[in-house]
Amino acid sequence: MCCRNRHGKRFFTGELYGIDILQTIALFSGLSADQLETLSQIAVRKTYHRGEMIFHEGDKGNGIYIVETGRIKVFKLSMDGKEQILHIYGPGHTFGEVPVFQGKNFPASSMALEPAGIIFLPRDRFVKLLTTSPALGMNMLADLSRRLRDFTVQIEALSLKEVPARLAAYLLTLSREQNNEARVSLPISKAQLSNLIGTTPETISRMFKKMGDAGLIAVQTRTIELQDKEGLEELSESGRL
Amino acid sequence: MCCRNRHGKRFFTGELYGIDILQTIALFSGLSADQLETLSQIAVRKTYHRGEMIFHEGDKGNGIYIVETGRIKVFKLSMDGKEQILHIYGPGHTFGEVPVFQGKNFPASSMALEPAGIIFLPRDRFVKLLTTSPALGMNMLADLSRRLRDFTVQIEALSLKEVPARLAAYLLTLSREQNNEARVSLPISKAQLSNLIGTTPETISRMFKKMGDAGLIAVQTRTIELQDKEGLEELSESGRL
DNA sequence: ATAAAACCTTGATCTGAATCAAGACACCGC
DNA sequence: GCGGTGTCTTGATTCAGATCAAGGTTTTAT
Repeated sequence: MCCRNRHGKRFFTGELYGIDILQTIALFSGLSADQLETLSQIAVRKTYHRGEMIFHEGDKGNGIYIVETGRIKVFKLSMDGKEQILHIYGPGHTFGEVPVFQGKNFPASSMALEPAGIIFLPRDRFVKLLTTSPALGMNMLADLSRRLRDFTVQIEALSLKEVPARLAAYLLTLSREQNNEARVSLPISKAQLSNLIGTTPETISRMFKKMGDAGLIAVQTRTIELQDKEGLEELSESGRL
Repeated sequence: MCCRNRHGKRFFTGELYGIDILQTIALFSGLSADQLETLSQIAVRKTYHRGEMIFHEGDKGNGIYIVETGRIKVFKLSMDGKEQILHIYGPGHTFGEVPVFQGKNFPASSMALEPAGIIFLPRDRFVKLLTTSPALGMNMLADLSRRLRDFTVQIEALSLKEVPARLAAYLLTLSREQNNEARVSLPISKAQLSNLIGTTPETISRMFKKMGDAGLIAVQTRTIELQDKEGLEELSESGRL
């Protein structure tokens, strides 16, 4: 299968991949040209269509994944089919490292939320490079630490905050990610959003309505106007709606 | 302040610390005698009494902490004083690394649950050692990865399982930690336990009763006999009580 | 462009667990 | 042993949010 990526460069699905993308990724900042070259030689590209599984909880993990295009989710499923999303990642983010460093298998599953291009770095050769590059090691430690921090926030939200507070916090985070615009566009469906903040689509719908009635936001399908950031801030700090 | 530790060696609170303890810690396995010596030169010991804070959420983190004796909890508090415990650590465990690798400050607070001896490794010198020792780096990555895994389990429990399932899972984990004995002793109070699994003391009390009535366990104050591990296993997999 | 599939809203009802309020128990120093 | 302090239990009540059900809207793939 032969195609061209958005830079017009030719590539082959599942084959070697150029360094032009790799050097834009935070994890690889500070690496020498040599090291980037080495990485490019071990990188493999894969494409996924919307809804396709990237890996399953319990699978053996054989390398790290990097999102080049599209969005993916990392999630857990309960016995009875309920889903909790742990992360949603877009271009430049890495995922799937836990089994690389800890052995064992994936603690969660991963699926493409839209057509996605993923770069894969096989474990053994990545680890070898890691042991020869303190900068890469420190970047990796920083990356895992950021995720630990994110998880503490998520646990706090699930355990100590109510749904309106979690939703308000999510909207404010979105705004921060989108240049602090008062108008934000939801990057995921409301159904996915409900799985991310640990509730149901019905509840999300009702809360949006209530927040609209309270003058905090105005919802237009997938675009939400944050009319009262102050109020949202207060609500996110465990206020009541 | 001068005293003797349990090995009879003399030490000074807040001063240099011997390598005999350090080499028993998983994080430092595979290190050379030289490197252990370096570590011992930067290690500082501190003692805490029951209930004393080790650090507060939002504080600047300037190094990593290792439990030598006693137990500590890492936790978050909500606006209205409710607590969610993120980890409980005992001898040999490390904590407080997130700010070391990510900059910024502690995402959670830490308190001694009993009189505790803690070894502290200041950030700058620890990081310097890290960049010269691939083994230490890999150990650290493995450690953070294990914690990411633990967090995925905790999030799954909070979001996807009900209180009886979480409690059953906790009891089975305890049993595994205590040689798979059918009789386990609670290492923490029931009030702390309720904060760990994300509920209240009242609910814990009721669930213990229900599980007793169902013939799954028998509770004697702080000792619990797991009478039906099969049944507990099933209950922990999201069964209903 | 169109049909099918996913997604979203709204209302009615149900339920697990929190909260509030007292007592009972257990462990501590004296 | 004894009183006191902190921890645990038990019951009554309340509530946030899940679930069930059904109709309407948007998105996606072809």
